[in-house]
Amino acid sequence: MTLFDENGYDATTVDDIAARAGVSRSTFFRHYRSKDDAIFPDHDALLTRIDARLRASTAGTAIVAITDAVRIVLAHYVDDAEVSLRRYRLVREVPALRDREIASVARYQRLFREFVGAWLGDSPDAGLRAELMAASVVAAHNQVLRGWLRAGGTYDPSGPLDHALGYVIATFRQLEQPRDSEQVVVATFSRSASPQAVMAAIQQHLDARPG
Amino acid sequence: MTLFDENGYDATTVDDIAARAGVSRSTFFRHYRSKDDAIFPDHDALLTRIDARLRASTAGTAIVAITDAVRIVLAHYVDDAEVSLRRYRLVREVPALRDREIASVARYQRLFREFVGAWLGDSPDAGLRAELMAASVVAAHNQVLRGWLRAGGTYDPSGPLDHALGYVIATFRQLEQPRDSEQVVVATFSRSASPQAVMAAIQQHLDARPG
DNA sequence: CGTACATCTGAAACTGAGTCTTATCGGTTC
DNA sequence: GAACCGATAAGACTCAGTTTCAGATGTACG
Repeated sequence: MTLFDENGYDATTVDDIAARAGVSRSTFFRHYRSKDDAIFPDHDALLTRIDARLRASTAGTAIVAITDAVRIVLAHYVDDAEVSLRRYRLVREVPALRDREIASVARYQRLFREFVGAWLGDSPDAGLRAELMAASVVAAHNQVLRGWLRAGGTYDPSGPLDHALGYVIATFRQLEQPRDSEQVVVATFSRSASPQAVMAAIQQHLDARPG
Repeated sequence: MTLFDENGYDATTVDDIAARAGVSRSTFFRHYRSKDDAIFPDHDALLTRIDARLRASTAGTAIVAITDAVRIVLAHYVDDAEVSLRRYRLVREVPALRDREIASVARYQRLFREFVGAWLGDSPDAGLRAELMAASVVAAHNQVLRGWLRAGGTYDPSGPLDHALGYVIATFRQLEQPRDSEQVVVATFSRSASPQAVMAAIQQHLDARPG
């Protein structure tokens, strides 16, 4: 990282890195698959954790699992704020790294898509909905993460994340359920009923609605 | 493409390609920025077209612009079905190309995000909503395109695309408007009013709602 | 017709990432 | 002490991508 900051990413060779680390080039490549891999060393492990978290859930707890999984990813960045910020500044500058990061994000999205797809089963449009939900969940995470990184990691992004995820979940939940406008409620009351009694009756009816 | 099919992507060197094309290595690199670029030669041009289409729109016609733009992209694949299918089979096999494609898609998503962001202005959650809409639009396109490619390009994907985009638009439109349950309509009628008159009055009220 | 200029092309050297092969060192087991 | 195993090192090798120089082709102008 220090070398990259000093000389730029492209101008820093693997030999330079190895020399600074006091090891040989061979050893560098035994530890990291590639030059970029040294910058994103733990994506694989995190991906495995996310996969495990999702697999540990059943259809009934799908939303909790998704929320949890996204929280895990964000926490992973926040827990290492210093590294995350440094990497963010670097990735923003170097197109090759940006592409690499995007490819990583796509792998998370794929996990979510497969999970949601299995969750939705063979309901109509399941494929489309799985794709959309996965994309939305990942996009929500990225939006919150980017905001936090741009601000220099100066606040706790848990609130914004929950807000964003709530937004996503509301979006899809809403779509799954018929709009209230498609329901018709007809109520009749005695003319002599008190306003309180009318309100109580209406409230009771609303509370009894499914969903 | 033929060489890639015969020997695999990695095993085919740029020298091989140049030799087969009857040009020198230099000439190859003058035409294509890189080896992958020979497989995705017109992404840049398409990206420019999409950008132009979006810029040509105003806030009032944003949804039409987005729909149009996505249709342009899909049409670009469908018009060259043979090439698209061949490339699809190749990209599916070679991780490096998959990553490259994902990075390209991210560029479209970025265009949409900026456009939607400008469209939404500084309304609350504009950043989040722009991110989500862009991700959803791109995801919808990809889902339709992948289905078409997997089926060997044997049908016209316009219908599925419109369906998917309709789903996306409905999702967000719904979210933009307050749910009917949050509106309270209190109506009083003369006891002597006919059912028809009551219905007409209600209908008139519903029609007058904003949105 | 000849000259100046721009564009396209080719040849070849060069850098650097990533692979692979071989050798050495340190520690462990029997 | 011998056999073995993991980590490291050294160095050759392939190939993508860059750069530099040189030749070829076409074009405008005097």
